[in-house]
Amino acid sequence: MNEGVEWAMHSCLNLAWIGEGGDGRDGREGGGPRAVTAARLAAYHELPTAYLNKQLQALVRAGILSSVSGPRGGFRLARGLDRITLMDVVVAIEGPDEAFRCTEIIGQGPGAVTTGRPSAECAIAEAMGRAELAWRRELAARTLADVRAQAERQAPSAPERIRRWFASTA
Amino acid sequence: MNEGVEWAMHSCLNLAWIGEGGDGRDGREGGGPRAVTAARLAAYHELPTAYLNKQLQALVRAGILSSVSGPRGGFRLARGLDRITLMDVVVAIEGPDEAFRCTEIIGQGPGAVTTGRPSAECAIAEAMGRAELAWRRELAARTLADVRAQAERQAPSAPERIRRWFASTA
DNA sequence: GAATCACTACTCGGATAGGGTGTGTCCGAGTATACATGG
DNA sequence: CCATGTATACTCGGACACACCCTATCCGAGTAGTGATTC
Repeated sequence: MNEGVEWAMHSCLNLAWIGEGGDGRDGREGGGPRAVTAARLAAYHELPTAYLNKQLQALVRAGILSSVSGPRGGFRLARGLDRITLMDVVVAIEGPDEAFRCTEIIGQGPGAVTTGRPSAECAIAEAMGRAELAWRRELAARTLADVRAQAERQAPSAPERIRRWFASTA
Repeated sequence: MNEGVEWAMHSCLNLAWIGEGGDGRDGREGGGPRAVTAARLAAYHELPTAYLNKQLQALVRAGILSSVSGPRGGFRLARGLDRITLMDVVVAIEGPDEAFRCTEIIGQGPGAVTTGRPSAECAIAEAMGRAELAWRRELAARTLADVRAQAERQAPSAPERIRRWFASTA
């Protein structure tokens, strides 16, 4: 799996924590002055700046983030964390294609069955699809808000620490 | 996902159907004379022979198939389909690594937390791992015997047709 | 003093190279068969 | 006729190229701020 998924999720969480900072804005839409640049988000985890920028662009295309160019520009959450599922992020980065793609080999070669809709007869694709559906359901059921709550439960000091770091070195 | 997974599963099912053929052997261990070559398994679905051979080797290493070299050689099921889960095949081909690997970026950079076991604190990795676990559970719960039963339910004529084809053109 | 305008600096956005993992192919190691040979 | 040894053909097994996608990077488009200029 593309590791940009992990970066994107961390960045979204960081954006949420930063957005709750001093000015009272919550980091969501509405012209809040605190748009965070890709460079700072990358610096926090020592990631390649330009590449993270590319991933964030994908999130913008998916409507998860909103971006603004120019000075004072950067990225902002387009909606609350409770409206962003892990599935949304994965689809935004990895694309909508499912991992197991049935190449319909059952419909090729001497053993071909020409009676329409061959995919419906492929029990293998059906079983693999069922497993992947379970994976997708699990991801779609969990929002970034849930993950954030879990993270704060495990490390209550993290939000304040992150806010501090992003506030300093302005 | 590696598409060799699909090939491997189809080949296993074909081996099982062929094994139940005329001589009364069930295709499992025990010196049954009907070992099927990679070339014939590949020809049935018009797949590249050498590459399918490579995948079948992986199944042998995983103990799913048993191989025999030389004339009259080929591949045979090492155990019954009811003892082969979809997870076994996936692991044999794809390897045991999980798709989402946590690169521990939370432990890098200025925001690093040096209090031991950082992975335990990564709520993202925990959530992704939970989803992947659901996927693995689903695959581990379904055996190739289940898939075969489903396939025969959808296309009752398939086993006989496959047996015929592999018996002919000897 | 206030408004206007050009300039500058900064950020995203998409287009452009490099590396690693699948994808596909090839030739050698090993063996059961068939045959020639000798008893 | 039967046993033995040898040659042979066939199959798996691992080593060798090719291609595609992920990774990483760079430069251009667009914009908010800044300062000078003018009324």
